Amino acid sequence: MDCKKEGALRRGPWLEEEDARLVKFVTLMGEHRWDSLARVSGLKRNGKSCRLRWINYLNPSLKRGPMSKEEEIIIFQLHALWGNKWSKIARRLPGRTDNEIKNYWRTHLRKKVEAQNNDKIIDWRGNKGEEMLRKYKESEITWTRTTTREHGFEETVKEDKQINMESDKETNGLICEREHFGVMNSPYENRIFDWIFKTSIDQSDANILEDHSSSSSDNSINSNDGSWWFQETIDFEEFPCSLWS
DNA sequence: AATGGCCCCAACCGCCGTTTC
DNA sequence: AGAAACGGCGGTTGGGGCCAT
Repeated sequence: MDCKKEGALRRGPWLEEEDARLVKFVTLMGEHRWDSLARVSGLKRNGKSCRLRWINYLNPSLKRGPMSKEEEIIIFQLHALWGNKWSKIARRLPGRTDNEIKNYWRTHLRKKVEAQNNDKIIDWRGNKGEEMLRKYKESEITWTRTTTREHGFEETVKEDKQINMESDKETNGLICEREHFGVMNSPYENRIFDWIFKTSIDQSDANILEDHSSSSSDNSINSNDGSWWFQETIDFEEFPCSLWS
């Protein structure tokens, strides 16, 4: 691609000088037009690489250090709801990037989920593992109870999770159940389900779970259950999670 | 001390949607 | 309206560090 034309483009780990130069030019030019920024700055990197370096490493708003228990819980639960929607999950966690969350999930949480499921991935297609679901539900409720009020969603979380857990088997259909087992969707499946979701629901605050049901005609989850989890806010800064303040 | 295996994470890749011209 | 450029996303990889043997 660009590399062919600009054979001197660097790859691999960033040097300190490159970081310093990138920070300088992002400060000057802002966080957009990455290709031109890369060109103007004289960095031998493509725009994408610059953007990624900034977003995942240099951005001063990034939080450093290990994930807190609370963050872990949030990731765990949001992943159970949304699957591998890392950027979406990242928007709920200030100072954390999608890449970081993705890595964290792969190296930490996934193991926990699998361990919880008796060290085996459940074949959701075979629709087995009733007892696994029950176990997961139990542990899920425990998790929600540890969520602190500090985040401002303790009560709703607890209620919603219970409501959803009770109803997911019959209302949520395969995708939710699979995700609760920690089983990934393929990108194609995700897109198809996203599409179905978008076309079947015209309000952004619709409940995410009900659309996955093939028989969701009238057994949808109560719309006034206050399930903020399922409401993808347009602007995440509006999200009343105090982690962002 | 050497080394092989595993873990972690930064960086890259390919695809797709959006914006710009 | 359509092509090109840009930006964002999720998946994957490579290499450094750690640890057990």
